[in-house]
Amino acid sequence: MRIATWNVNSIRSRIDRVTAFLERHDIDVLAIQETKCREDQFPGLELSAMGYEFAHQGLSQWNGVALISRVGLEDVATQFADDQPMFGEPEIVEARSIGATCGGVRVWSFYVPNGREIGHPHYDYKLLWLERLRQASAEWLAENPDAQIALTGDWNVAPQDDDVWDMSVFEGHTHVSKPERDAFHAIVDTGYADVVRPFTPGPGVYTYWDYQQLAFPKKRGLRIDFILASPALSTRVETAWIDREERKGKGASDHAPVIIEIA
DNA sequence: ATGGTGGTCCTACCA
Repeated sequence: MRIATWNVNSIRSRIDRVTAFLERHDIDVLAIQETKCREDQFPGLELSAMGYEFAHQGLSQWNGVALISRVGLEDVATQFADDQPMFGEPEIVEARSIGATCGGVRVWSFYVPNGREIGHPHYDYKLLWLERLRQASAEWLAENPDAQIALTGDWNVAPQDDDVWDMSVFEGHTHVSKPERDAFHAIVDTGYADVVRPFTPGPGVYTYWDYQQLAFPKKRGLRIDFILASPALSTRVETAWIDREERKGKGASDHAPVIIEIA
């Protein structure tokens, strides 16, 4: 079974690339982020025609997450916890998480808040969001240590210096600060392993390249998209890769898909 | 190649 995660940066402008990606890599479950549309705008017909079910959480033109599966899609949840942090005016639980059981694996699609600037309210929101996610994901494992769980998505954190094209450029910026990295590693320490990194060692291996300043051809990227797997799921991972080709050409998302193959 | 972002919606905001 193949599970992938991809920040598509608008599903409506990228639906043809999404369907081509599903075919090209023979994907069973795809978690997407930044759909940037409401429920009624989601282009589901193309997916249904290919034999995929989908569940989408989209409240406005911002954020938005979805799961696309051809191996079942059960027990859909649009929050990882009852006390999921809120943001905005008025405050709402934004469309940043959706989970479902697909082919026996509990798959989550997360779009972690960006943080904007260190000290910005959005930065505090980001840290709180990751801490709540750590609590929730720890509880899932406490309930069932053998649970098959995949925490996937755009984490908006580059956990290691190797995950950044030039650390000096990111001094004092979000994505690399110690509190953000600590929050990410706290989830790993709970028992969820980065199952992609062993198959895609750095340095110079990224999942995101800014649209500006020719970042992609200049190899100026970040590794911020991850698949974290529970212990029982980790042992099933046979290989993993980043589809860097998907970042090429006209009409690409600024993120590349990340894929795992499990036994 | 001597340039230089792209998505939302239409005016800034977000990344």
